Amino acid sequence: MEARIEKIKQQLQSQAYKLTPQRESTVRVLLEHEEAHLSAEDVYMLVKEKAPDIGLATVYRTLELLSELHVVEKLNFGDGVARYDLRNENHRHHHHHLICGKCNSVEEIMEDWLIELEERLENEYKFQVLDHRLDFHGICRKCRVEIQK
Amino acid sequence: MEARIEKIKQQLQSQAYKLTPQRESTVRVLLEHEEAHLSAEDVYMLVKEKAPDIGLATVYRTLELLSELHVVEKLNFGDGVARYDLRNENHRHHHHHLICGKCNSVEEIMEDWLIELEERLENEYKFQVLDHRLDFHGICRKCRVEIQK
DNA sequence: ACCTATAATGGTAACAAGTAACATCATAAG
DNA sequence: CTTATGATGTTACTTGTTACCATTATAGGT
Repeated sequence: MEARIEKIKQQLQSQAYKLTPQRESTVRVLLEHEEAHLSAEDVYMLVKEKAPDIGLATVYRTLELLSELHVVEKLNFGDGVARYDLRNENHRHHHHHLICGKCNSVEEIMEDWLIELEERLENEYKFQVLDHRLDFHGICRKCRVEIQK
Repeated sequence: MEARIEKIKQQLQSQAYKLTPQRESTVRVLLEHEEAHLSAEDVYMLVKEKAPDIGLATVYRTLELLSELHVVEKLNFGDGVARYDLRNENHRHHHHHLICGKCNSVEEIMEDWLIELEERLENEYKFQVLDHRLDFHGICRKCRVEIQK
């Protein structure tokens, strides 16, 4: 935990940004809720518990900053709210989502299946891939079992 | 053109919806701007040219309706605006996007590269895929040439 | 230590996309 | 020709996010 905070601190400082108490509280919330796909509002509520004086705008600014530094990934599942995920080592930016239309759960697939495709894009389309996003919409295992009952 | 309108009319009627003049104008705009990834506001402006009396809410309602009937596909590129694409035969729902971070252009790739992956999801994860979404973010050929200058 | 420039913050107003409410108009069935 | 229902246009509203601005914290230079 502390090691990861330290690392993020260095990432910030390398771009001349400071790890202020507010930013640290925000990062801690993200660390404590990995894989949770928190919205900005969610993060705000959680940070408020520890640092009640923080302002909503600061949370938005921090998330935006961390997003630019690629510390978090800003996701959008089409429901009108941006969600923010920490990018750790195992779980870089290359993962995919299984979004269930019944229960709205989001499962993550950690493998990166698109390496070959990205090479093809470079060669055939001359498109330089910086990032990608792959979401599958459908029905998850649990809901399929439910339906069969 | 007229044939496609007729087909959409039947799709609507099969669910007891009518192809009102406003809906027809909206569909015509979509037909005339295929591949354009229009936002609701874009559609509204374009429909206004032909049918100045149409209301914004009607356009939203129509796009929503067409989306439910799978006549159009509602897309979200993460910029906070929903975009609407007609689904024609060639161009079902399986296509991918190359989104350029410099010029914000969106190119489409018509091939479906994910058939094998969807089979793996069915088998290994027991996830029933109904739809998917694959976007690549990066720098397009044109902008790469610009940068080299 | 003391200025001073700059960064960061909190509160709030503003914004924009989308939705809900509601009165009016159109239409199809009896 | 009436009546129930569908569809529309206007407008007010909601919600996520950003812009603004006065205040506070911080780091360097003297």
